[in-house]
Amino acid sequence: MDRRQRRTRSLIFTAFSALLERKSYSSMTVQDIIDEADIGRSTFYAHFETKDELLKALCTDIFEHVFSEEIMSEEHHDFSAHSTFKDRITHILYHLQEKQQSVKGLFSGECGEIFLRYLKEYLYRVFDEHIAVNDSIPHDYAMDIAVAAFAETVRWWLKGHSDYTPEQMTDYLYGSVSIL
Amino acid sequence: MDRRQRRTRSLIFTAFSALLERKSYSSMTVQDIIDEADIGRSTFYAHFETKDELLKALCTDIFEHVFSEEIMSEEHHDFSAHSTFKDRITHILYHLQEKQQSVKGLFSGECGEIFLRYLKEYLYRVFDEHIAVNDSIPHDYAMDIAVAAFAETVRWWLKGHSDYTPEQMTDYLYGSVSIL
DNA sequence: ATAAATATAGAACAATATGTTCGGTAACAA
DNA sequence: TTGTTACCGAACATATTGTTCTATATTTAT
Repeated sequence: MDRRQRRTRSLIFTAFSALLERKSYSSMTVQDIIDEADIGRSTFYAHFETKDELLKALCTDIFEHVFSEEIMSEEHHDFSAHSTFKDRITHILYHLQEKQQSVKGLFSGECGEIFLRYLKEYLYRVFDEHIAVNDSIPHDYAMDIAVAAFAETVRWWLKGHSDYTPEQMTDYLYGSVSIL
Repeated sequence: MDRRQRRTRSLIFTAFSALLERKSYSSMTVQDIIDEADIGRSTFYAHFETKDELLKALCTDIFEHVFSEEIMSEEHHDFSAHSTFKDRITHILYHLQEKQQSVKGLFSGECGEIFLRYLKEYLYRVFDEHIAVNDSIPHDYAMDIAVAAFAETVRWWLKGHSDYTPEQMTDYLYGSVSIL
C-alpha cells in the first residue's frame, strides 16, 4: 500500500473519530469529514464509497486486531490450547481494553448500535463451537443471547465502568448468563 | 385530534411501514414517504420534523399499546396482583404478538437497532423494581443484561420463529439468563 | 346552518449534500 | 530518471431538505 494512501486513510479515520465526539453519526456529513481531515473531496471518494463504508472499515480494523488468533496466542495471559472458553472471553476483553480509546467514540447513538452489530458478527464465529446447551433451548437462540450478553457487557464496561478488570467482567457475565 | 390529522398520520405510518419492506431505513428519504403516502410536502413536515421523529412516533404508538397497564390487567391470562414477574413478561410477549404485523418491518437493518433501543427504554421501567440480584453483580449491569436478553428474545422470536408461544419464549429466557 | 378555525395541497424557494469528472501537481517506486 | 499513482481543487448536475406562501377543503363550535 502506497505511503500516501496509508496517510490519507489514517487522516480520515482520525477525523472521523474526532468528529464522533462532537456530533452524532447521522448528522455527520461526508463534507464534515473532508473538512476535518483537510483532504480533497475526490480523495475521500477514492477511499470510501459512503460514510457507512468508512464506519465499517474502521470497525473491521479494530476487530481484526481484537480477534486475531496470533495476538490471542501470545502476550499477556498465557493462552494455551488448554485454556477454557472463559479464559478466551477474558482475553478478548483484554484486547478490547487496548483499543479502548479508538472504541470509545464509536459508542455514541446510532453509531454504537452499528458498532455492536459488527462486534456480534465476530462473536458469532468465536462462540459457535462453544455454545452447547441441553436440547431444551434452541441452539441459535442460545447463540443470540450469549452474543448479545457479551456485547452488552462490553458496552457497559467501556461506557463508564472501565476501571473493572477483564476478569471481573467475565465473572459478571458468567454470573448473569447461565448458558455460558 | 382532528379527523384529518388522524387520517394523515395514519397515511404516513402506513406508507412508512410499507416502504420499510421494500428499502432500508437509511436509504429512505422523506420524499419517498411523501410519494408513497400521496400527501403534500408541507403536510408531512406539519406532522413530523424529521424521519427519525416519525420512526420514534411509530415505536411509541406500538409500545404504548404493549406496555399500557390497563391492557395488561384485563383480557387473556388473568393478570392479578399476585401474578409473578415471569407472568408479566409472558404478558408483554402476548401484546407484542398482537402487534406483530406492525413490528415486523421495523426489524430491518439500522431501523431494527433503533426499534430495539426504544423497546429497551420501556423495558428498563418494567424491570427496574424487579431485578434484585446479590451484591456480587452491580445492579445497573444486571439491568442491562436482563433488558438486552429480553430484547434479543423478542428479535429472535418475531424474526422467523413466531410459531413458538409466549410461554415457551419466557421459559427459554429464564433458562438462559440466571438473574431473572 | 353559518362562521371561524384549522388541515391540506401544491408550488416555489434557498441552502446544502451528493457523487462524478477532469486537468494539474506532487510524491512514489523501479 | 522515468513511468506510475495519489492527491488537489474546482466545477458540475442532481437530489434532498426544510421553509414559506396562497388557495381550497374540511372540521368544529356556536
